[in-house]
Amino acid sequence: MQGELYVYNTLTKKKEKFQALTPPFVGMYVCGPTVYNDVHIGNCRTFISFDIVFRYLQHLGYKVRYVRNITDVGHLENDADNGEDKIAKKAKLENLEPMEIVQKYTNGFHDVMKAFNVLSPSIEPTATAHLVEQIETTQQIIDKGFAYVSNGSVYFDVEKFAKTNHYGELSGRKIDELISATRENLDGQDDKKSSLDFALWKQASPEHIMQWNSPWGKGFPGWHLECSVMSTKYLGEQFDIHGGGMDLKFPHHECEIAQNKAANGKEAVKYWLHANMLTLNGEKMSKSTGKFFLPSQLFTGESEFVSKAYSPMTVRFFMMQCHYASTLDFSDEALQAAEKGFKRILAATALLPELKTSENSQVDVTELSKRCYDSMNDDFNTPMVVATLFDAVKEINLVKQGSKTISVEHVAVLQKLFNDFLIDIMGIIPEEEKGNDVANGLMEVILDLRKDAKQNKNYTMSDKIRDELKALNIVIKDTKEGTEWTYEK
RNA sequence: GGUCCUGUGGCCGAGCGGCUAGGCAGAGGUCUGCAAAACCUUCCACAGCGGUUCGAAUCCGCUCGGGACCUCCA
Repeated sequence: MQGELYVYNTLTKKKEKFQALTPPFVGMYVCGPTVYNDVHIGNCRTFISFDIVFRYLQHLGYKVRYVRNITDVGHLENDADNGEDKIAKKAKLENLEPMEIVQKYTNGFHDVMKAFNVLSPSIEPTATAHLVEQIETTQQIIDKGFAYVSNGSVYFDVEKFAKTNHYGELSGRKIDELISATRENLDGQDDKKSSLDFALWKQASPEHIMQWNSPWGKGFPGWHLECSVMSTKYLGEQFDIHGGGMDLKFPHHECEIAQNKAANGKEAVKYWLHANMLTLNGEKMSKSTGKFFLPSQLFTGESEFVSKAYSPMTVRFFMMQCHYASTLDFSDEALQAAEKGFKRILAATALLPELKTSENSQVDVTELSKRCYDSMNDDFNTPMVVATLFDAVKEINLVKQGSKTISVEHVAVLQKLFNDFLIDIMGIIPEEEKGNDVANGLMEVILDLRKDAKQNKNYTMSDKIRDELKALNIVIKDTKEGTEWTYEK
């Protein structure tokens, strides 16, 4: 039933059959956030995408060690020698200790992840907790001859590395073109032999507040290094999956590949997976351009981009309707459409336990299950899973209105289908919006009064009750079985 | 400028050689006191021009849009 999983490997640009290096174990590393300010919805998309990968691999029975780092040092504003560390800069700005910044935004990140029902990774290492390892790896790369010390900093020698290795393989870049393209702008990079070179270790100026001792003097690690070091430490020199946002392909992931290869001579990663960008009016959401918005703005509806509040699960469902490797455009209209569809799915699943069953079943539940697995196996194609779930919704409704029959066994299969794919794999928890006991009791009284009014053909009264409840966001539906009510925000 | 991705109906978004994607919106209908919901039916597509093929949204070429990366970004 489950079939074979195929994943699109951005290194080979092909869909490949997924074969774990050492089954049933899978090692997966995903580049986490730099915690110098709030994560935006675009950031969230990447982590939700890899949450699906994590969940599905586990569903298939793999024992996954999922490492997702927190970058808390070394991420510079730009590549120049005087480039400021993002966290140090923010610390100055907010007048806080750098580690306070780190803590503050790490907490915020975790809160958002929790709201989106993103599972915690197995290990969430930070760069500052792995300085010793980063210094060791830097030394290792120097010893292998692929890095050089210059004025208290250590740089990776890209051109030398490229003579014996394929630098640019992941991002499709050619070393000669890179050299000629960047030769002109060498401003402020005097310590480097080539502008292509990147820092493994950076000398800290005296006023720099984040600095540590090293064999090369006081400094701090380069951004790319932490991922190489921590993935190696927790997943070994070779592991199965490395993920991250598309925008990290170059230079970050390219540098990671080079570092790993230089340090231990091995290709570390078997499958590279890249999640695509979330766009806003067709353009990439980005912290640096200010074109983004925050999850909290979405949940409260306080943004010029949205007309109302959307729940975290609605947003997650919205993202499931698009493949992770395609860009997804964010708009109020699209969110509204997703919200309506999502409610329809929830309404149908709620009907499931109370469906009238028969001996014969006219619902092809095997086909529905198969389609869900086939879709997930085809590079985690959640939009196709969602489409299949909507087909299941249609079947449920047909049974409900008596146009089709279903057996007890098949109801159980459908129940499992929604549990597996909607809840476990896509991570969407049905949001119960049931009132408390008092509210339920009150509603019972009110609906009873309305029922009396209707029986007496006092429609003025029954409509008044309905209209006034509507004004309180309570929606009433008269069905054959009686009157239902829901509270809608 | 270089490298790469992309252009699907009113909107979002799958499909990637032949078979209805799906959701939302629109129209008609069934049901209903009326609504709502649900279901049924229906409308609206593959940027343009060539080529390959028995057959192309799907492959190839060109043209025209849009975007990403080449500085920091998930």
